[in-house]
Order: sequence, then C-alpha cells, then structure tokens
Amino acid sequence: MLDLQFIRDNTDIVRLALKNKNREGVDLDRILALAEERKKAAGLVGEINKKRNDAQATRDAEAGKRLKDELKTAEENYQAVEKELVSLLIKIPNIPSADTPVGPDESGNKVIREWGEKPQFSFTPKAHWDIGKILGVIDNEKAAEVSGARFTYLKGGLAMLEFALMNFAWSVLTSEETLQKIITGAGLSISAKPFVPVIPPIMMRSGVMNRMARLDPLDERYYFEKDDLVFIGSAEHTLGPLHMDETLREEQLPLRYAAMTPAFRREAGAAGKDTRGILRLHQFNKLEMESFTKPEDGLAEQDFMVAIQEYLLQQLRLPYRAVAICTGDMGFPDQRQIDLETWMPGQQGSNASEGLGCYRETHTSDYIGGFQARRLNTKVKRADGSNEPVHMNDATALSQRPLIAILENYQNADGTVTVPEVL
RNA sequence: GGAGGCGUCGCAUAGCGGUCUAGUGCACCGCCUUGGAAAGGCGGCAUGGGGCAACCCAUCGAGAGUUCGAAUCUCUCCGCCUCCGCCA
Repeated sequence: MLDLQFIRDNTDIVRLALKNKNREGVDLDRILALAEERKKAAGLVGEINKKRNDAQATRDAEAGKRLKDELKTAEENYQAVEKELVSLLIKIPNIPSADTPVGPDESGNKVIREWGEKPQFSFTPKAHWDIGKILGVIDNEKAAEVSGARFTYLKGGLAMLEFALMNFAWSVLTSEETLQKIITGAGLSISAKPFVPVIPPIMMRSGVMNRMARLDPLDERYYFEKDDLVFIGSAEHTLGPLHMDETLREEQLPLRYAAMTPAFRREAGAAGKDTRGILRLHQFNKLEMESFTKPEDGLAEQDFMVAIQEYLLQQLRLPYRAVAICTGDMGFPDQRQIDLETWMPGQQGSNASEGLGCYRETHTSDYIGGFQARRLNTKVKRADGSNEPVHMNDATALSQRPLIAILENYQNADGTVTVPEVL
C-alpha cells in the first residue's frame, strides 16, 4: 500500500504508474474524494467525542445518551468511508523505479547483461525431460497418477543434486567472507551481514498474506477455507511478516533471512504452457532471500541480491542474462524487478526459427520499498525519533529450475550428466 | 481434544466502574555533578489522526455489548502459559 499523503502530493506520478502497470481501472479521483471525506468524518467523530467527554465529566446523563447515539451514526459513517477507501487503496500498485523500462508486457523487458559461453555440443542436445527419463530421475507419469499434472518425483542422483545445490547456496549466504567478496566485486558499499537460516511455516493466514500484497489473485493460491490457511507460493510470504507489527531500531538493520521451502502454485491461467519436464510445477523447492533495510539502502540491497544470484550461477558455470522487467510485466508490489534467465540448450524457445536453446527465468529479485511494510506495520525508528516503513527486498537464491539448466548444459552424448565442479 | 490462568506505553509490573490527561521500576537520551566514571539529582522518553499553534481526538490483544461513564463488568474471536489426553 502506498502512503496516502504521497498519493495526495504526487497524483501525477501515481496516475502514470497506474497506466504503466496496466491498472487504469483504479479510480484515483474516487480515492482522493474518499480521503477528504474520511478527514471530515474523523473530525466529526472527534468533535462528538469531545462533547461526550465533557458530558461525562459533569455526569450529564441526558446529554451522554444523546451524544452516544450521535457518535454511533458518525462512527458508522466513518467506518463505511474508511472501508471503501482502504479497499481502493490496496488496488494501487507500487510505483516503478526511475530505471524501470516502460512497456506493456514481456516484450518491454530489457536485457541489461549477459554472462557465460553457451556450450557447444557435438550432438543434438536433449531437453531435460528426455535426460530425466534416460537417467530415471524424473517421473512425471507416476506423479500424475498419484497427485495430478504438474507434479513430479525427482529421484536418485537428481534428488542428491538438488541437495548439493541448496547446500552450495547456504554456504554462500551464511559466509560473511564470501558475501564481502561479492559486495566488493559488485562495487557496492553495504553491510556483509550474513543471512539467518530459517525454517518457516509454509501455510499462513489469508489475512497476513493479504498484508504482504500477495494474496491476489487468490486463484493462484491453494486455499484451505475451513482453516483460513493458504499454502505459500514462496518462502518470501512467511519471511516477510517476520517483523509484522514491530518497530525495529536503525542499528538492527539490515536484517537478512533465507529459507528453503516448497512453493505451491496453482498455475491458474497457464493451462497448456510448459507442460513437459519440471519447469512449471504446482510444487517445487526454492531457497529464498528476504531482507529489511533502511529506506536509503533498499536499492543497493537489491543490487546485492542480484550480485549473489549471479555469483551462484557463475560458480555453477551456467550462462545467463540479467533482465530489467518492464512496468507492464513486473509484480504488483514491486518498485524494481530484475530477473535472471539461464541458458537452457536442450529446449525450443518460443521462436522456433532461432533454433534449439533458449533463456528461461530462473531467478527473480523484487525491490518492494516500503510498500509491504506499510501494511505489515514493520517500521524503523530513525535517529531523529521518527518512524517510517522499512524497505524490503526478496529474491531467489536457487530453485529447482537451475537443476534443469545443469541437466541440459552439462549433458553428455550418452545421456549422462557431469556434475558441476563447485558441487 | 478437556480443564484452568493470562494478554497494560521497549522490558517488568501496578491498576479491578469516574480521582487514568494509565502509576512505578529497569533500559535508553539530555543536562547538572566529576580529571573521567559510577552513584545521585533534574528533565525527556508509545502510536495514529486533526490543527499554524496552544491543544484536541483515538488506542490498555481485536471486535461487539452493559453504563451518563469501561484498562476495570459481559460475550465472541485471536494469541500466550500451565496441567491432562493423544501424538511425529
């Protein structure tokens, strides 16, 4: 949620953001009108309360009764205005950063860096689903019988490879020395405080997920109505509220956490897309980073997280490119979104004329600013005594998708796969 | 699942129908004192909203109710603790 005062003072910026983020349906004028109305309604409630307090001081029972009724009416009016205002306010997306490309959809994304040499094969490289079948390490058929489409069994060496991958990521995220090296390499000057490993809940109250601005679209979530619990779509969802309703001290920041959890996604609206292999599943494991920083450190923190992601892929010798996600394609609460796409030589991209091989998204990083913190009520007390929302970042460390990249980039002619040296 | 207890301004606590504009201790900040410190003294120290300001309003886990009046009484919900049962 944006700050109401910010919306009032920067109507043009908000209107532009609505347009660029494809949310022109949000009635900004109505919001501004409601904000005025709420101010008036609150004034009236305060006035009646004052009179009521005076009546109580003089034990004026008659006036007290009358004012109680007046207060009830005024409060009901205030509640109605407040409710409509908040319901509209939470529909305004976050404002894209200045360096975010403007664009309607995926087509507006900009590649900002490329790294690595694409492997050359003396044979036609296979897609990971074929390699998985040859090696007997991916079994979607049985998973479909047991759980349905978009589930998988990862077995044997591939399961071990995933553990190795996650261990590798943990070794980086918990090492101050390695993090300092990454920070220096990226030309940043921020704290090298390591990430605190966390095993978080993977179900959460729908109300809290809503405060994270991640409940919508509910259709994308697995929701247990009876218990009002939602399966998380990312560890971010339960790491983000770790300091809900708290005021942090400046010297505590940055606070960095990481968690490996299953992530659950219904993939509503993706019917028929990426149905082969393990690229798009209802359940997959992911190691996620989350951090809380002072507002002025938020953007650099995202650069840091991207640098970690790139370090991980570079250590794995996997070619990738970094992509600045444009306004129309970025997440609702995002101020700036940068994705890494890793080279997958065995797959056919959407453009068949380009031949075999394509880049697929393996990493995302979201700079959220104070957008989530405002609704989560996670604040930082500044040196001057004032309070303001902390800035938050979340980003993928490693997920199951890099497994695909390893299978396809490290494949041999006989269908075997070489394990990356760092693992 | 059963029984009982408890949620108060960072922490610990007082308050049990109007004197609460919520007291006290600790922690923290400033000043006095000191060569410097400790101790001591004085002052400050929650959040949100409104107002140029003095100041006003709201908030004692959340919501509803009783009452002229609720931190205090009643109900519902949420959370925590103790005991019992079941259990990876």
